Amino acid sequence: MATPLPRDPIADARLNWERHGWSEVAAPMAAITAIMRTQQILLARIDGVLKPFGVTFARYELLALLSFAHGGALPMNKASALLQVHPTSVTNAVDRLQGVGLVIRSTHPTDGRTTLIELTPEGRALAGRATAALNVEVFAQSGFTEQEVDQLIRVLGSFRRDAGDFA
Amino acid sequence: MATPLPRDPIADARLNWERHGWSEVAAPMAAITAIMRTQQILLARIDGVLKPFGVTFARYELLALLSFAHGGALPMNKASALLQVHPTSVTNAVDRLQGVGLVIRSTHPTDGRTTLIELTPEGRALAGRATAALNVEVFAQSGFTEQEVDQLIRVLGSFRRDAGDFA
DNA sequence: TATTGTTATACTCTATAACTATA
DNA sequence: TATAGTTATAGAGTATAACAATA
Repeated sequence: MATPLPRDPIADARLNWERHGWSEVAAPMAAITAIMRTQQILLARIDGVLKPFGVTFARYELLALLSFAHGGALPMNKASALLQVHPTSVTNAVDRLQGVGLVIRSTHPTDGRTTLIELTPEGRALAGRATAALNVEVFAQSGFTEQEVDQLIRVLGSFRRDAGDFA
Repeated sequence: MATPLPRDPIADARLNWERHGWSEVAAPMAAITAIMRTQQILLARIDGVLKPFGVTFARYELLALLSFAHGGALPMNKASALLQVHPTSVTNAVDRLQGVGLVIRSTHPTDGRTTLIELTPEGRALAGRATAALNVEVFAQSGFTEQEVDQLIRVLGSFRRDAGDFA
C-alpha cells in the first residue's frame, strides 16, 4: 500500500469493463470507483491530522457544526439532519464527546423530548484548533487546482441535489 | 435523512468558513466535504444493489478483480495491492467468501509462503450477475453527464497519482 | 533475516428493533 | 398516536501487534 502501483488500477478496471461488453458504463464505473478511492485517501489524511486532538472526523464534524450554531447548541435531531447521519450515530458521538468533556447534554426548555447538545469551553477551543490544523494541513494543500475545486463543487453539488440531499 | 434539507449544508459550511476568516480554504473544504458525502450516497446505492447477492462492496470488488485475472486466481498480496486495502482486510474478505463457497484458497506452486485466491464456478457466476446488476442499476444511471464523468476521471486521476496510488 | 499470511484484539461507523419519556 | 432519544445488538471495515511458516 506504500509503493505506487506501476499502472492505475481504476484505468485498468475500465479497460476490463470495455473488454467484457460493458463499454457503455465503463466510464461512469471508473468515475464512481475514483470517488470511492479519493474519499479513502482524504479520510486518512483528515484522521491523521485530527489524531493528536483525540477526535475522529465524525466527532470533529459535530464539534464544528456546534461551533457555528447560534449559542453553540443544537437539538440532536437537527444535528443528525444537518450532518446527514443516523440518529444513533449522533447519540454515539455525543456519548464519546461528553465523556471527554467537549460537549454537554441538556433538555430543551420548552420540549422535554428534545435533547440539546452544547459545546463546553474546552470543546469550542478544541474545535478552533482542529479547524485551523485541518485548514492548514489538508484543505490548503488539497492537491486540487482552483478550477478543479470549482468543478467538483458544481458537479457533486448537482449530484447531491438529485440524490435528495437538499432542495 | 429522508426529507431533503431546505439548504445545501455544504454550501452553508463554506459560508461559515468564509465568515470566520478562512476564505482561502473555504472552497477546497467544500469540495472535499462534497466528495465525502457523495461517497456515502454511492456506497449506499451499491450496497443496496448487492444485498440480494449476499455480498458487500468490498467483497464484490475482490470477486470482480479475480474474475478479470488470468486463470481467475491471484496471490493475497497482489489482491491487497490492487484493491489498495490492508492485508488483514483481504484475509477477512476471503474468509467470508470462502465460507459461502465463492472462492477457495490454495498454496502457490513455487512459493509456499504465498496463498492464491481462486474463484469457484459459483463465485464466477455471482460476480457476473452482480456486475450486470451494478452496471444497470448504478453505473448506467449515475446521475453524472458524460462530460462530468470525464472531468471526474481526469481530476480524481491526477489527485490519486499525486497521492502516490500509481506512477 | 525478510516476506507472506493468519490470528487476536480493538476501535471505528452504521443500522435495526425495542424501549422510555414526552407531546 | 406521534415524536425524540436511548439502549441493546449486530455487522461492516480498518488497523496494530504478535506469531507461524517459508524463502
